[in-house]
Amino acid sequence: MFMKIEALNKTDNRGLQNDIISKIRDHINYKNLEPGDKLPSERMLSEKFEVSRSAIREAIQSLEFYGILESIPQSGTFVAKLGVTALNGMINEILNLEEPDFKSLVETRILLELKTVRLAAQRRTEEQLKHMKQALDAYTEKALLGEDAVQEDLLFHLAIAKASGNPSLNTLMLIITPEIITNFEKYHVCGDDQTFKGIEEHKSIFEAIKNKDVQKSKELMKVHFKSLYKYCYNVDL
Amino acid sequence: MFMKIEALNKTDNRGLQNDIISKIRDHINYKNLEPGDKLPSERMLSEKFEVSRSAIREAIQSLEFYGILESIPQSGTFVAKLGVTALNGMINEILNLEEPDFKSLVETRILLELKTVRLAAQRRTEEQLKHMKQALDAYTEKALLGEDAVQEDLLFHLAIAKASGNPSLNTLMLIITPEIITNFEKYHVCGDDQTFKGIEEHKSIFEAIKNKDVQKSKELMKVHFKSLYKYCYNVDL
DNA sequence: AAGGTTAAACTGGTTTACCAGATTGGTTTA
DNA sequence: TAAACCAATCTGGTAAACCAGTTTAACCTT
Repeated sequence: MFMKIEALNKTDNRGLQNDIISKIRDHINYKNLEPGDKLPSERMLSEKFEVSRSAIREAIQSLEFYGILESIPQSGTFVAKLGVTALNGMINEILNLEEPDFKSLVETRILLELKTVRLAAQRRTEEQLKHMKQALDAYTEKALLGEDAVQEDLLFHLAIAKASGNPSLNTLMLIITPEIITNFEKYHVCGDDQTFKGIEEHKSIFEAIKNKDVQKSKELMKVHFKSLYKYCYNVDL
Repeated sequence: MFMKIEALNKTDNRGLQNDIISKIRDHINYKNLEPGDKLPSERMLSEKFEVSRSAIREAIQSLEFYGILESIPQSGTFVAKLGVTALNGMINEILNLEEPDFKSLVETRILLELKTVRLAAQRRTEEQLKHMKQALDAYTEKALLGEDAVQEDLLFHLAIAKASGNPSLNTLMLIITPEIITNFEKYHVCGDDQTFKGIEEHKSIFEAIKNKDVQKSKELMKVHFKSLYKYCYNVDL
């Protein structure tokens, strides 16, 4: 499906897959396929491109993830209701996608979280509040023991994203968070001094969401990330 | 040929896949697999869960996309360097993901674009500027002819995202944009009156990025989306 | 008994064969 | 003539066999 920020970059596969994707694009252009038209069958394509049908299927799945193609069982694979221009542009962008670096991930996460926390403060239900409280308690308990609480930290933030009531934002958060976490672990970003400060910050963020104080929740999250960002890069945000 | 591209049978497939994913999660918990540990082979899992190996592979690919698993050829599938807690939390979130609705997509797009335009104004290279100009010209030309220029509109915005110099943001934009576009087409959101206003707005945004006027670029983008949002929902942003 | 060697087994990936439902075009029927 | 029907065909999906590295462990050598 995606694809895929992480799953694509198996350097082995990516070369071949990108090759197939560009060939599919070329075919669509050559045959002047219009939105909604049917692509040749997987068998035909695999013969035409002289690659295995599996490889074709994989490439199609990637393009399905971006909403460019759609496979319908026992019927065929269809190009989305995008025009040829948009389709070409999108495929080219996808083929030229750079691998996200840690800094851009953090930058994106901060952006997303400043939004999710505001939306959560506006829209959170009682049940979502309860869920956030549980995540907060789990985090606090672990942090107070002096143990590494990166995971519980993450889950608290994901609980906020969930409470934002925006499935799209929630999905994007889920996509980038694991990469952030693994990088955190890799570079040992989080220091012990951050842990205790984190407890207070998390608690205050939770309170702001509970009180539906939109502005305050955002400010607190900003502060929360400010110290983190500074710790990572030795520069102010 | 008027084929309907609707994802109906996906529900069936997704149900099975989610079922397998939760079983994998349960297995990891039951066996107390730690970060970096190896999952049973695909054959074992397919036998254990009584599903086809293809289905297992598909589920694993999904989890790979979210960075939770990693398959290594001729070796095995390994759980990411996330702790058990984070892993459980993430999988549960993934299983409970809601399908994004149009409004949440627009909300997310506005958020992302207000950021990409600011970053583009800061970081754009001359080459990226040239790329944006091309997209802008293509849009203007088509819009002036009174034709539907949704695709060219989209490509201009994607060019901005590219110029933001943030691959992560760029990827997220590519993920949500097609869905937005198809919804636009479906609901016929864009009116003709919007087109000519759009030309001026796009041009002024481009100029702001060219002049590296960060604040102005953001303000202009805000206005650009304001009218759009208002048009969509009959409410102010 | 320890270390090196090798072959059998096990792995994810790939190819091949098969399946059930959708499509299609010719035939039948009103 | 046109609508209805039906079987041959074509489709993506699925299952099973096969492949090429990797891992493992038994075996031989020292």
